[in-house]
Amino acid sequence: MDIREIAKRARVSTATVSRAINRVPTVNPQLAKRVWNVVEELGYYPNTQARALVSGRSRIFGLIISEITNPFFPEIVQVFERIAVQHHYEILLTSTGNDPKRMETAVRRMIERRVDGVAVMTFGMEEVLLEDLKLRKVPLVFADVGLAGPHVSNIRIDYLHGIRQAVQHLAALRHQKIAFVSGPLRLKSAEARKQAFVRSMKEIGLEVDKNLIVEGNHTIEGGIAALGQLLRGSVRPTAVLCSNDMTALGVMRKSYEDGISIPRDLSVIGFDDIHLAQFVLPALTTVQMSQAELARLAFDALLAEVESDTPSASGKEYVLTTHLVLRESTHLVSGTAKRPAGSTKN
Amino acid sequence: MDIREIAKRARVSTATVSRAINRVPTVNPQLAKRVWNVVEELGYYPNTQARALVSGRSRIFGLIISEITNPFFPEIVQVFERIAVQHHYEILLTSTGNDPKRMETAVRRMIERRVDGVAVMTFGMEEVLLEDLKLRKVPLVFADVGLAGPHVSNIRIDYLHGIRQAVQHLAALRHQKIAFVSGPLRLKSAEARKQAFVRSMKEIGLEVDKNLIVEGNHTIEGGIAALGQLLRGSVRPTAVLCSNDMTALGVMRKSYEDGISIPRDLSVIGFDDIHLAQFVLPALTTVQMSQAELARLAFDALLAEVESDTPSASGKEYVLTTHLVLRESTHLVSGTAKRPAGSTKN
DNA sequence: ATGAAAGCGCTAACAC
DNA sequence: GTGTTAGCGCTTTCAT
Repeated sequence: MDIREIAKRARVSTATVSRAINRVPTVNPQLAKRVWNVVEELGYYPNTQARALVSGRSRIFGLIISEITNPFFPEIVQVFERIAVQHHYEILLTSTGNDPKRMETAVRRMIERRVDGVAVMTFGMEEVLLEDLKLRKVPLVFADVGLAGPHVSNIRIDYLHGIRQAVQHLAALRHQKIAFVSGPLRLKSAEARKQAFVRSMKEIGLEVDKNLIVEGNHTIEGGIAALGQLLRGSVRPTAVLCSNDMTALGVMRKSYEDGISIPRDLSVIGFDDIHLAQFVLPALTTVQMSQAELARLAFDALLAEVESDTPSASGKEYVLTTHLVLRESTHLVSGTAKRPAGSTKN
Repeated sequence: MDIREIAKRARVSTATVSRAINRVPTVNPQLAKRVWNVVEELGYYPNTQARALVSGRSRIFGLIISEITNPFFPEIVQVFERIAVQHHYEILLTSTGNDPKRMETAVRRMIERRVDGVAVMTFGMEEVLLEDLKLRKVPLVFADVGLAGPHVSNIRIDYLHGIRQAVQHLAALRHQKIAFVSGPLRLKSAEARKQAFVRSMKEIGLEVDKNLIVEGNHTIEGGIAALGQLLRGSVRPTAVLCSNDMTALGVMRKSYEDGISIPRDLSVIGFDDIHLAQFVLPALTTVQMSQAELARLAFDALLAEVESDTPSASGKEYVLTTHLVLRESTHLVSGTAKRPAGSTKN
């Protein structure tokens, strides 16, 4: 069943069918009606591939994320998809696991399917691999990486704002031995969060102890390992700030295993504010970076670029800010004084 | 840059380019080499839409899931995607939130994009809405719903096996007041899990108290509400079996808020075994339903259907079994005896 | 083994 | 306002 079939049955030309379906205003309402009747009756749906072929627009946006099993990302995917569908776009999703190989594959897939734009939500992974896309002038939007340029927009994330709030919150609770568990430092975003931490500490005259900064990998397992490392160190932190919520969950888990009570013995702050954060035990105090807003900004940036007439419009720069949300996982450091000596395993 | 461009530069016809690219064995290696050189040099990627148009195959599989923000599903998506890419397929993902409206939209999108098959991982939601797909003879694979038929395969899930293990485990721990928090009962799978619970209880002569069966909605919030309802009831359960892990997390959260200690005061068992389950506090004992295996079965079923030559092959029936994995969230019921009266808020 | 050409389903000139 | 037709980029007969 194709457009010719519809044309025949509605006793009009294929051009008229096309116009009717695309709601071209000049078409006679009578005919349009006739066309739509046949369309409904036969359950006809235009072939998107044919449309794409002739129009040169696939109405597909690529969405590259780090890791779909990190709950931060599904929330992005969800709102990105919702908005995309509203605009009659589909999304080509790919989760790279921060693996350059898979990133390359992803780029190839995007090009083969002729996506109209790509949102790169990997927070700083190997933009070099995206050269191919740039070459083909595919509109791009990055979270948190590099500058905007021709066809490429950038969502700058204000890490400092939220992280400064977190550090000051901890300081207000009289913490001084504050540890930081970073993400994989080859990610620009992980490095940026760490810098924001260091700066926030120095601003208020708190010592930044190198031994209290350890590298995680944005997974629960990484958080567990990181706290293990911290606990083996000579100086024992009273608070831990984490580069993302999954890391914080790992820290919480490891504390539990070692009989360290949160927040009494150790304050923990996460980063991202995944939905789950409010339900863990204790509820996680964390720095929010709105997934919904991020997704919306990314989609809007792409759409703006696609619909812009001025061909060489250089992409825009957007800003997403972060802020602390207080819950149950932090506590006055003096609380440790109440802990009977030897109540933990080390 | 298109196939003609390649043909010109390699001094062959477009047909030869097409053959070379598709590795048709009869083509002269010399020419093939020449073609590939040009292809590499120019970074040429065939246009998938054009291919799809002429071949009648889009190499896209639809994947319909309930809720991408439920961690159970990202794990399915991840392996489904991985396998799909290996087979040069893309995936059209849609998360319906169990909303019939969005299910309808999803079906329309799938048809418009001419997907080669659809995996329906919604566990029992409104198959009626998929009639349109069936009509068009699009291969379908369901988890846990209905029978296999022409072009439709089914992955039957053996809920009873795992749930029986869970109930017997609880019984062995001397629990008798065992509550069950179901999923939304309009989902066939939720109903099936509940039935498996009831049957498992009866099998071993345990009383099934209607007041101890409450309906949740497979979310954390639902779990919180469900335990609230249970706690308000006249008979107090010593163990709760949940229809999925998110519900169990809600039950754990609510227990925490009300000062009920898990597992000492209340044993909790989940269902699904999401990755997170092993890391929550305490680690969740749960019934595993392998996401990886489910995704693989679904993909294989679709692929088998697509590649089958016999046009009216009636789909196959697959089975996925479930089993209990023991962790930290259950305890001997006698533990409650040690709980000082009034140590909880009610 | 290779090439010429038809045609997949649709849109957009262009002609009327 | 509507119809005729070329052509989007590719695959695949059908000749040679």
